[in-house]
Amino acid sequence: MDNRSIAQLLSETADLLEISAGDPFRIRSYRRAAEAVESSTVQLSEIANDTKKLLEIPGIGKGMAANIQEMEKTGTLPLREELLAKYRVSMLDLLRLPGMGPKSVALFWEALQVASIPDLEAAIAAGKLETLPRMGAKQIEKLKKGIEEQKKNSGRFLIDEAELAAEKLIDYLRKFDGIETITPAGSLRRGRETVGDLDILATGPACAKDKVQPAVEYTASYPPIADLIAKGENKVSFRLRSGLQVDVRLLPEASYGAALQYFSGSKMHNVTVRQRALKLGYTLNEYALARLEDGSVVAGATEQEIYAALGLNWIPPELRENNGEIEAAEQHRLPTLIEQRDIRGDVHMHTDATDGKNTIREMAEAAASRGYEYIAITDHSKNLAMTFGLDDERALEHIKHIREVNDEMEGRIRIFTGIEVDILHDGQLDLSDEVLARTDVVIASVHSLFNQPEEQMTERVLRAIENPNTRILGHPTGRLLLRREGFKINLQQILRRAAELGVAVEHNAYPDRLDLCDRDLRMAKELGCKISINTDSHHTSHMEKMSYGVRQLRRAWLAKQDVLNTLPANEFLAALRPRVG
DNA sequence: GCCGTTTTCGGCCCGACTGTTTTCAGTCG
Repeated sequence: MDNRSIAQLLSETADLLEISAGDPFRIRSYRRAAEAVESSTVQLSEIANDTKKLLEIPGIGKGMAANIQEMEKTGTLPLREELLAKYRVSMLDLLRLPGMGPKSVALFWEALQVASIPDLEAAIAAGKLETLPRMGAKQIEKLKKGIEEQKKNSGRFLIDEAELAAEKLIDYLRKFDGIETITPAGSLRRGRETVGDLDILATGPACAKDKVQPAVEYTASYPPIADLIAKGENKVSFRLRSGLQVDVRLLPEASYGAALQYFSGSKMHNVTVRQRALKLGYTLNEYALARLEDGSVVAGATEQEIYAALGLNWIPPELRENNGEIEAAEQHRLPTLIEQRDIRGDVHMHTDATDGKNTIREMAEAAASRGYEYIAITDHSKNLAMTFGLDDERALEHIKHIREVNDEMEGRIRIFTGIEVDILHDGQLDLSDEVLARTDVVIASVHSLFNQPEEQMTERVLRAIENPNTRILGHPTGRLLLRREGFKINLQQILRRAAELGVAVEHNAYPDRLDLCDRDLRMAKELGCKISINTDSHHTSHMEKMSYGVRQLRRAWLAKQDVLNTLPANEFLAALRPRVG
C-alpha cells in the first residue's frame, strides 16, 4: 500500500472518530500520523516490518506502528471497520460541506438517518432540517449553497490562479488610504502547488484597532465578490466568482509579524511553535508573543523577532510544514534555499517544428532577454504524432537548424540541441540511437505511458533510462499532480536507478505540470539524484512561470548546489551522464 | 494515541465569527 493510501485511511478514521465524538486527543493523533505518513519520503510499505524504523517517524507511536502494519497486511484498519459498522463512508462528503462539522453530521444521522449529500438534499427538500436544534433558515440556506458549490468546484486552485486573484485584490486594497502593507499568507505564501483558499493580510494606520471599520467596509465591497461569507471586526471572508474563497484580515502594525506568522501556517507548524512558546513561558497568538505570567508583549511587529525570541532562526515560509524545520532553526542549520536568480538556463523547450508556438530564434531571444545563459531546444519525437513529432530525418535537420540559430545569437545565449523522446511500450525510445547520440540533451519522457499496471510502467521507464543516450528522465510522475489516478509508477525505484546511472531527473516548473511534488523532490535529493528544472515551454511567455518551480524546489529544502540549472552552460552538460561515443 | 528540560502519567494551541442563543456551541483557520 502506498503512503498516500495509508494516510487517507488514517485521516478517514480520524474523521469517523470525530463524528462518533471520540477522544479529541486520540483524533489528533490519527491526523498527525496521517500527515506524517503523507509527507514521509520513505515508502512505509518497505519498512512496515521494521517496528523500530516506524517509531522513528515523529507522530508514530506503538499504536500507530501496529495500525500501519495491520493496513499493510489487510488493507484496512480495525478501528475504521468498527466505526463503519455504525456510520457510512459517504458521511465524509458531508463533512466537507462548509459549515458542517462532526457534530452536525452526527446529529443529522441520529435524528434523520441522513448519511450522504443526496440524503441531505432530500431532507432539506422535505423540510425536515428545521425540526433540528440550531437549524434556522440561514443555516439551511448555507448548506444548500455549499452543496451547489461542491458540485461546481473541485476545491483546490492552482498556485498561479490564486496568485493572479491575490494580485488583483491587493491592487484594490492598496487604493484605500491608510492601508500600506498587504501580503498574501497561507499556503500561497508557503508556495504550495495548490491553494484551498486565499489569505490576505493588510496593515497600516487605517487598520488600527478603533479605526478599522471603514477599511473593513471597503474590503467587503470589492466588486468581484460573488458571495460575502463573513464580516467581522477585522476580518472579511468571501467567495469570488471563480469559487475561490478569500479571507482578508486587517491588523494593527504592532501585530503584523505575529499575524503573518500565524496565518502563514501551516497548521502543524504553528501548533509546534506555540507548544515551544508555552515551554519557554510565553503564549503566542495572532496578535503577539507575550509572557504567560503578566501578559506583557515580547514581540509582534515582525516574524523575525518572534522566531528570535523563541530561540529560532527565521524560517522561510516554504519550509513551515512541521517537517523538521523547527529543530533545524534551533540548531542554526536551516539550508540557504535556492532562489529564482540562481537559475541560469531552461532545458526543455518546444518550437513550431512540433507543438510549440514560436521559432527557435524567438525562444532564444526571449530566454536571452530574461538573462539566461543557455537553453535546450527539445521538440517531440514521432511517436507523439498529434504534435507532428520529429522522425529521424526531421530530427537531424532540426539539430542542424538549432546549431545555425546558436551561431546567429553570437554568444548572447548558448543553445543546446535536444529532443524529447517517447518511451515505447517495450521500453525502447522512438528514435534511432544514431540520431540520439548526436544531440546534447536527450529527455526520455514518460508522458505516453498511461493506464497500465504499475509494475509494467515502472519496468518500461527503467528500461528507457538504461538506454545510454538518455540523459534526462522527463516528466517522471507523468505531469499529473492533479490527475494522478491513471499513472502509477514506483518512483523510488526509478529515482534510485536514475541516481546510479547519473541520469538527471526533470522537475517541471509549469503550474499545472509541477511533476515532482516537494516530497518527491526531497526523496530525489536524498537518493542522490541530479535534479534539472525547466518550464517545458511551448511559448516564449512560459518562461515567466519558472518561479513556481523554484518555489517547489524551496519547499523540498533544495539549495543552489542541488539543482543543475544553477551551473554555467558547460558545467551543466558535463554534469549530465556522459554522452555516448 | 503520542510524548517527555513537568519522562511512563497527565498533559495535549488559540482566537474569531455565525447563528441562534440570551451565554454559547459549532465551525474554521
